[in-house]
Order: sequence, then structure tokens, then C-alpha cells
Amino acid sequence: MADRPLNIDLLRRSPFFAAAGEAAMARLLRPSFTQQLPRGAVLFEQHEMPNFLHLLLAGSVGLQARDEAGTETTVEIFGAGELFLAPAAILGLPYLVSGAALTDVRVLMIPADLFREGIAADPALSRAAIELLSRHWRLMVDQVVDLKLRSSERRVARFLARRVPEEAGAGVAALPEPRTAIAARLGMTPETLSRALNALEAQGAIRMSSREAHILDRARLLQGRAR
Amino acid sequence: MADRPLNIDLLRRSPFFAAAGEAAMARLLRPSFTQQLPRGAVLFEQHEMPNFLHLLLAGSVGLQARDEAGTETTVEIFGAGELFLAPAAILGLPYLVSGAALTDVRVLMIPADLFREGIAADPALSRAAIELLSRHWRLMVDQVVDLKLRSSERRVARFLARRVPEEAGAGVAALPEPRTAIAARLGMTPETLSRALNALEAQGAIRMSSREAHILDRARLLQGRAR
DNA sequence: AAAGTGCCTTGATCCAGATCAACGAACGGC
DNA sequence: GCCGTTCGTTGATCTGGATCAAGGCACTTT
Repeated sequence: MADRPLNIDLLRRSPFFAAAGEAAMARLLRPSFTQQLPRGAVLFEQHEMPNFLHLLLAGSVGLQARDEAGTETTVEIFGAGELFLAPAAILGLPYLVSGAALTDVRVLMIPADLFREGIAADPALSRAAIELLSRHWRLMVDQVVDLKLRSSERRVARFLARRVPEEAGAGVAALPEPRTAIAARLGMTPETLSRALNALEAQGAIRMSSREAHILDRARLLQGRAR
Repeated sequence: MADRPLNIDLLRRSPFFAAAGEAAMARLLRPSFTQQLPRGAVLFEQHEMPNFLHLLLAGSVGLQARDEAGTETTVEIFGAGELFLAPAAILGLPYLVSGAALTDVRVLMIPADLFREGIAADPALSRAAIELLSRHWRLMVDQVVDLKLRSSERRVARFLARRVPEEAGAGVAALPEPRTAIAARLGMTPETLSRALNALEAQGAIRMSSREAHILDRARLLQGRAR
């Protein structure tokens, strides 16, 4: 079933399987297998037909979209525990975006057809899918609002804050993925991202080291220099 | 059941009920009623708990979000035939956005609890919800890509093109909603929208009159001045 | 250890689109 | 039919962030 023992607990805690329940989880897991992929690997390509659902066990994956001119952005970055059936998998439509490993990753591959059958048959599973989709819709709405009405510095601040437990006043946000991808996810250039991080550091809200940000004061970080 | 005869055919053709099937439709319609609201009316308010699902029968509704500072944007504009269960209704969570009538509207009000029960019980209905959510997720992804990598003029062009049948070379795009709302939906100021429309007219791709745009050459409109 | 090779930051300049400020046109109220 | 009010356009200016162009570093590769 897997080419290496897989962390059942992580799965159980993932928002999706928590909603789907043990039974559905067991059923989906039986024919699934895990895969280890290096940074840069492409999990699926825009316009392809989906054969698998991907549940991320470790690492980060970026959903990337290319426009007609060939320029690319990162639409969203997902971390461990997330299932992204870029709804394609459910609907049986071609992927709207590509999925690329932004770090080395370990993914659970769930056969898409099996999943589609499961959804039709098992109300708990379809309920879980509905919740997942709703959550993902909200993520995108949040991002649209962010892009439309917040400055790049604010977007960076919020991005960092989201990487640390909700109620913590301080903490460490890991940033294992390349700056380019983070910048794209935030709708800015790497240069602007770099400058925004500097500014936040100058304000005393964070302290940067190469692949992580120490958040010194979450509240201050979020409210900005509006002192 | 309704305070005025309602166009069953429009409902049947709406993407949601088309997927849900006649039976589910009939069941949901029985306790529902329609409402006629003037431009500016608020269908639901951000942070409120959802009591109804809204199926738009006529007019346009804008999903608006306010940030902490109080500035407002339009996240999406929906037209006749659309059902927007700003997923809140499904999940039983407070609305993430407000819904405002951008024109005079006629809406079918479907009790949310009834809908939630229906989803749990009827596979066809939950299937329809999944499809709706997937479609709406894709709309938002599209918009994020638009905002991240296209200029305001391109966004306007695409917005107009989407308001005319896919395969038509020419046609009329109605723009009944206030310019301010359209501009916000497109992530720009009314001034910029106005100038973009002028530019597209100068390129000979469209001809504007106050509340509609005549699209003279859809292909040209979409490709831009890259002549 | 030297020489690549990515990846990130820093600095200088530029520009699309925001902002500010009138101005005009459509519309409902009386 | 006039008047205030709301909504859209136009023009002038300003600016956040993009773009362009070098540098640092931290890695592998030899």
C-alpha cells in the first residue's frame, strides 16, 4: 500500500479525512501509494486530465498557472496535510493549474476514479469534499481581497502571520519554498518581497534568517506601522 | 410558494438545478419564495449567519468584502440563474462577504436549513453542490490569475468578452451595474476603467454606449493591441 | 581551493495605475 | 421644468511597485 510506513495520524488530522471519517479513509487508502519527489517535480500539468488526487504528506506544493503569453504565477501554496483535488479531479475536467513541488515532497497518490466513485456512494465522503471545496473557495476569496485592497507589505505580513498558530503572540514561520514562488503567491516580484521583509524587520515585528522568519510580535506584525 | 409566477424554465436551465435534477428542485422550491429588491439592497451581510440561499432570477448581485480599515471591494458579480451559497450556507459558517443588489433584482430565497438537509440526504443534490463549488473555485482562481498577471486594460477586455456568447465574433455586452462595482470587481478604480474602455474603443474593438458595450470583434478584443 | 551556478538582495530608474480635482450628464423629486 | 444629487468622465499629478542591472552568498562540481 505504501513504499514506506505512512503517518496515519497526519492523515487522520488532515481536515479532509477528519471530515470523511475512518471508514472512507481506509477505503481510499487501500489502493493508494506514496511517492517521494524532489523540488521542482511537476505533480500535474495544466490542461492534463486528472488521474490522481494528491494528499501532501511532507513539503510544499505550488499551484501554478500560465497565461497565454507564458508568464507564470503561483496561485496558492499548500503544505503538509492538504488535499488538493484542483476540482478537476472531482469533475473530471482538465486541470486549471499545474502542481509543482516547491520543496522535496512526499505525496499520497489516490486514484481519481476511485475517489469519484466514493463521492457518489458515500455521503460522509461527499460531505468532506463539500467542506474542502468551501474552504478552498474561501482561501481564494481571501486572496482576491488581499490583492485588491492591501499593499504588498501588508500581504507579506499576513502571509507570515498565517504560518504561525492563530493565538500565538510569537513563533517561527518556516519558509522552505523559494522566494520566487512566495513572491508569486503574494502577487509581487521577488525584489518587492525582499524589501517588504526588510521593512518588517526594521519595524521590529520579525527577524529573518534565510529560510525562516521569527515573528516577534504577531499583533504588531498584523496591524502594521500604523503606530 | 411565490409572490409572483416564477420562471421555471430559467431555474431548470440554471447550472445548479440542471445538475440537481427535477425532484430535488421541486423539493427545494416548495418552501421557497421570491423577493423583489431595489438596487442597493443588501441580501446578506458579512459575518451574519446564513438563513437563506439566494438564487438570482433577474438582475446582478455583487459579493462585497470589507477589510478592517473599512474599504470595500467587489469580489464577484453574479447574474441571473446563479446560485450563490457563499459556502457559508452549506457549512453553517458566517458569511465571508456581503451580497448587495447592483441592479433591481428578483431573488428566489431558499431556506438554508432545508438545503443543508437536502444535501445530506440526496446524492444528486450534493453532487450539484460539489459542481457549483468547483465552478466557483475556478472562477476565483481565474480572477487571481487575472489580477496577478494581466494589465487593467486586458482585464476589462476579458470581462467584456465573457459577457457575450463564447463562440460569437460580435455581440452586445450589457453592463447594468454601476461602474464603481465593475471597477472594483476588476481590481481597479472607476477612472482606470473608464480610460480602459476608451482605449478599447479607440482600438476599434468595441463601441460603448452608457449601459452596454457593443463588441465589434471579439478576437481582437481578447488579443489586444498586439497588432 | 577555485570556478561555476542558482538564488537572493540591493540600488537606480521607470511607469501603470492611483489619487486628487473639476466638470458634465442622467435622473428622481417637487 | 427646474434643481439637487448621484454617477461617470476627463485632466493633471503622484507613487507603489515593476523593471533593469549589478553585486553577494551559499551550494555543488572538479
